[in-house]
Amino acid sequence: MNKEITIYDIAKDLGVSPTTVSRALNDHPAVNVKTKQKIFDAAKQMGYRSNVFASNLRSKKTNNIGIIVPRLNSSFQSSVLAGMEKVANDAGFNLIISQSLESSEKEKANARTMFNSRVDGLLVSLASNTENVEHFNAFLDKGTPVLFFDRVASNSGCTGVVIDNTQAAYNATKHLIEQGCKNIIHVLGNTKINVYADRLKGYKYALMDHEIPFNSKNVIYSDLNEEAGEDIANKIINKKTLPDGLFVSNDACAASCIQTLKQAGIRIPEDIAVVGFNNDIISRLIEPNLTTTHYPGYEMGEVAMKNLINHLGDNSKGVLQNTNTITLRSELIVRSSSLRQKTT
Amino acid sequence: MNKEITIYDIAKDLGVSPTTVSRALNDHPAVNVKTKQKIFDAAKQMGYRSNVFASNLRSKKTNNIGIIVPRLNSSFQSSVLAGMEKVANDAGFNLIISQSLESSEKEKANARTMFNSRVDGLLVSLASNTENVEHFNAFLDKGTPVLFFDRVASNSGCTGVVIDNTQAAYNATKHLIEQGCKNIIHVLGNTKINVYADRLKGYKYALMDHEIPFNSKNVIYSDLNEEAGEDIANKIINKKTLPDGLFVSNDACAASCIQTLKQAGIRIPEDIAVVGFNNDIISRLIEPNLTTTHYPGYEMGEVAMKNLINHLGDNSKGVLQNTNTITLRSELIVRSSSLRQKTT
DNA sequence: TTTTAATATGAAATCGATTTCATAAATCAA
DNA sequence: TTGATTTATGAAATCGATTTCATATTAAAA
Repeated sequence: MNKEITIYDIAKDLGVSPTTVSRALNDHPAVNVKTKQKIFDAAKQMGYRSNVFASNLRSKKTNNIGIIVPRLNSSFQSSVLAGMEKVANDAGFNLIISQSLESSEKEKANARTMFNSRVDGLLVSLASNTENVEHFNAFLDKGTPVLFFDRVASNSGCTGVVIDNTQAAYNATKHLIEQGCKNIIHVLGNTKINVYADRLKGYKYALMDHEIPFNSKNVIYSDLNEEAGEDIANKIINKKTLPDGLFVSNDACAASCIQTLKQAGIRIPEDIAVVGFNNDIISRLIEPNLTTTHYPGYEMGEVAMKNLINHLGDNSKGVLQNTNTITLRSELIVRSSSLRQKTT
Repeated sequence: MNKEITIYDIAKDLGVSPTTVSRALNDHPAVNVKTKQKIFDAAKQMGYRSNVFASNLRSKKTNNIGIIVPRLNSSFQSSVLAGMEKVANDAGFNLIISQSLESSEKEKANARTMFNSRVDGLLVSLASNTENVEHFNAFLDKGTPVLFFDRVASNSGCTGVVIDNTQAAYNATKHLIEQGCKNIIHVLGNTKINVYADRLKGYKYALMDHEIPFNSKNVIYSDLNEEAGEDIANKIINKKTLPDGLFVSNDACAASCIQTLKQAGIRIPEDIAVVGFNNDIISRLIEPNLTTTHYPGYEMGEVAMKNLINHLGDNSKGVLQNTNTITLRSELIVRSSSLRQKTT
C-alpha cells in the first residue's frame, strides 16, 4: 500500500510551487506550456491521481449527479438511465443512483442522502405516492438544480422532461375508436402521478370527441405489473358486457392480460382490440403483436441529463433557467393486436 | 444561498470545542451523554449537515461503491442493480454506476474514473471483449476490494458471484435430450466470457453423457439481442436438416427466434423444442411459454453487495478474504416450448 | 528609455472534518 | 490521604487541493 502522490510531491520533485502544479493539472492558461508539459509528464510518471475530496472541499463542486428512480429493474427506467449515463460520462460527471421503490418515505431518505453527498444536480422520477415535493426544497434553497423526468411535479417550478401523455393516450384511444371500438376499458396506475392522470384525460377527451359517453366503470386502476395483468383480464371476463377495446398503460401488463384473455377463448383483436404503452421489447414478441406508444426512454435520459448539465455551468443563470417543460415526441405504433380493418 | 453550518459554528454556539462536536456527532463513547444530546439538538436546530468531503479527505473513506456493468438497459442487469442498491442503501453506501457498453476500452476508462473517485470497493461485470483484468490492479494495489459478478475473471484472485453455468446448460441440454431431441443447436455469446464458455461446456457434457456426437456446426455465436433472433431463426430454417432442439442463451433472443420460426410454419415444440435462459418476464408471455433457467439477478446483486461490504470493514482481513467464488442456485423451469411428452 | 501591460510563478490562507496528544476533573484502590 | 485510573474535553496538526494576493519577469507601447 504505497503512499499517494500529491501535488506537493510533484512540486518538490520539479522545484516549482504546488500552486503551479495545481494550475498546470487544471490546464490553467497562466502556466507556461513547457512547465505544463513537464508537470504532466512528472504526474504521469509518478502515478499521481487527483484527490477529489480535497478538490471538492475547496472548490465546492462534486461532479456528482444524483438520480432517484422509482425502480431500477424496469425496462423503461433502465433505458432512461442508460441515456443519462452516456451523457454524464461523456461530460465527466459521476452518477449516484438510488431507487425509491415507489415509497415516498424512501424517496425522502434518498433525497437527504443525495443532499448530504452534495450532488451538483438531481434528476428525479417521482414515487407513485409522493404528494408533494417539499423534500427537494433544500436543494433549491442551495441553488442546486433539480430536474424531473417522466413522473414530474406539476407545481414545482423545476424543469420537467416528459412526453405528451394526454395526446398519446388520446391517439391510442382514437385509434381504437377508429377500429370500431365503442366500449373501451382503460387500465392505468395511480393518478397522483401526472403520467396516468394525463393519460386518463386523453382517454376521456378522445371519447368525448367521438361522442362516446365516459363510463367510470371502464377505468381500472392497477399496479400495472405482470401479475396484475391476469387480475385485470379476469375482471374483464367477468363483466356483464364484454368490452370491445382495451387500452393498458403498460406493455408487460397488456401482454399478460392478452395471454389470460386468449386462454379464456377471447380473440384479439376481433373480440377485444388491445393497445399497450411503452414499446417494450415484449410488444414485438407477443402474439398478436401489440399496438403501443413508443416512449423514448433513452432519449429522455439524454435530454434530461444534457439539460441538467447545462443548468450547472454558471453561464446558465440566464434564460435557460426558464425552461419549464421539455416535451419529447412519442408515437403510436399500430400492430395487429388492434388492427381490425386493414385500411389505414 | 445561506451559508453552510459547520462543526465550528456549533462549537462556538455551545461553548465547546470542535473536537467534541465532531466526536459527539460520530457517537464517540468518550463524550458525555448530556453534552452529546446538547450537540445533537443544536446540530438539528441549526440545520447542520456533515461535509462528506472534509470527512473523506481526512478519514480516507468515501462510502461510495463503484459498479461497472456492460449495459444498464438490460433486464437482468437492472435486477442485479436493484438488489445491490437495496443492500448498499441500507448499509449507508452510495452507488456510483457506469456502463461499459461491452467495450473493454470504456471499461478501462470507467475503472480509472472510479479509481480517481476513490470508491471504497468495486463491483464489476465484464465487457464481452475484455481479455484481461489488469486495469483493476490499481485497486488491488491500494487494497480496494474488487468483486466480479455474473461475468467474472477466471484468473484474477478476486471473489466472483456466479451461477453454475455449466450445470445449468447441462440441465437444459439434458432436458431437451430427454424430450427426444437428437440434433440440438446451441446459441450463445462470445466465449471470452465465462458465462458462455461454461454453458458451451455444459452443452457438450450433456451430449457426451448421452452419446450424442458434438457437432461444431450446431453452435451459433450471436449478440443475443432481439434482432439477432430473427437471423438465427433464418440460419436454422436454411439448414439442410432441421434441428429438433434449440437452446438459446437468452430469453429475449429465444423469443424472437421462436416468433420467426413460427412464421415459417415450424411448430414449437413438436418440430423444434426450445429452451431459453434467464427467466425474463418475456418467457412467461410468449407462446408457447418458454422453458428457461431461472437466473437470480436480484439475489445475485444482494449477495455480491453484502459480500463486498463485508470485505470493507477492517474486521475482515482474515478468512473472509479467501472466498473465491460464490455460486448461487439456478433452476431449470420447464414450460411448454420444450415439453413433448407430458410425463416428467 | 521609460511606462504599461501581459505573462508566469509562489506564499500562505482556506475548505471542514478527524485525529493525535495533552490535560483537567472525577472516581477508585490502597 | 495519596497515587492510579477512568472520564471528558480541548489545542493544534492534518488531509490535499484551490484560490487570493503579491511579485518577478518579459514584452509591448509611448
